Amino acid sequence: MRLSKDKRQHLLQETIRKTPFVTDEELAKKFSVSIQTIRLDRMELSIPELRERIKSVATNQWNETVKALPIDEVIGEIIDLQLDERAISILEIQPEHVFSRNKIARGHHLFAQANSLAVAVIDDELALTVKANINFTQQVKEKDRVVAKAKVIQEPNDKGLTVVEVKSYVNQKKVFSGLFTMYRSTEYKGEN
Amino acid sequence: MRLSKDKRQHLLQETIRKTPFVTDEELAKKFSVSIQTIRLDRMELSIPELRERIKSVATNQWNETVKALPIDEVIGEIIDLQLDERAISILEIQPEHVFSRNKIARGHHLFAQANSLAVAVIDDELALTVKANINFTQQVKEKDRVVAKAKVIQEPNDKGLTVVEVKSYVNQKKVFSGLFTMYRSTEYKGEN
DNA sequence: ATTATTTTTAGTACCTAGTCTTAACATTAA
DNA sequence: TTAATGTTAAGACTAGGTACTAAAAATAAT
Repeated sequence: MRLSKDKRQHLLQETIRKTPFVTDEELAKKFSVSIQTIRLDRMELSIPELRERIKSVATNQWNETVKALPIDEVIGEIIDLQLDERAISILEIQPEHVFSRNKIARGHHLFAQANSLAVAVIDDELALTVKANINFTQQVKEKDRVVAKAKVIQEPNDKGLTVVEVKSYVNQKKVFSGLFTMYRSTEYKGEN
Repeated sequence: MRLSKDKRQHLLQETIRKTPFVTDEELAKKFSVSIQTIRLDRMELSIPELRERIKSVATNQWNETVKALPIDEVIGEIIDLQLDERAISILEIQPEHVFSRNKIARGHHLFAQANSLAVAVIDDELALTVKANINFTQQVKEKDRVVAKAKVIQEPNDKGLTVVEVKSYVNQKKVFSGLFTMYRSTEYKGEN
């Protein structure tokens, strides 16, 4: 049974909204009208052609993935920070953090979170990692929320070195630990 | 100046990975070759045509097709690889790798390069970092080319653990060194 | 230097999924 | 019946390709 123009156009709009990758030919068959009718309908409804629709879907998603590229100064979100004492950050493991094969987080992301937290906790303009001793104690999977806790465990000495201990957890289970020896540019003099 | 076929194809792949919406015509102009050459290149590299690329971006399959070829799996460019023996990669420090204040490379990028090289040198489907002992011996600045050299220094034992030593250099000067204890899924049996 | 091989360019026919235009029908309403 | 609206068809054109054949140009091998 053939639909009225009104109903057909309404359904057409709905169909394309739901399945934007449908061709005019498929729509023509679906509504038992000619391709030309579908094209007139699209024109009246200002619905772009298939390729344009695909492209717009692609660019929307592309923009999002491209936007997600710039690297932050701190990996993960800092939720607590007591300069020269302790700091906590949370990193939620996203698809881009894991091996595609097995969804296990790549080690350097855990390291990056811990390292940047160690940098952040140092109350200095310039803090650099000199040495690190780290352990990956458990695999971290996609969607895990990694809580990294940094603790300054040694008062800065005259050489400008500070030791920061970072332990990372997923659901209270330790997944990573590291001892970071940090260099600070200006020696610690207790000023602000 | 015209590039060699090798370099052109390498750059082509990189260009399409970065800007998948580029047409053959634009690529032909960019590399000063004919459209046919671009098409032969794409064929040899198994890169699908523009519309298929757009479609795959739209359906979010892009990561599986071209983007995540070998490039994103390894930080830096691998220039030598002898499985279970040694590997070398080069990472050029870009603005996104450095602290904005002082243009010094953030430690985790050097770690990422070394760690992913350690993963790559292991001849196994699944290689994970269990432990790492690392040293940052010199500051690395923007535009530095960091050459990381990995060496498997211990034959895999029955626990599925392998130790990889990675040393990174800028202009022959050591900037980073690390000892990575790697876990491999299947025990090494000397086959193949 | 002269083959041989690889690489590049050119040209043709064909494809999809459209566009835009004109024209012929079909259906419905006054 | 005529006019308006709706539908279908036909033709010419487009982008961005594929697939194939063939020739020219550059490079390597003997």
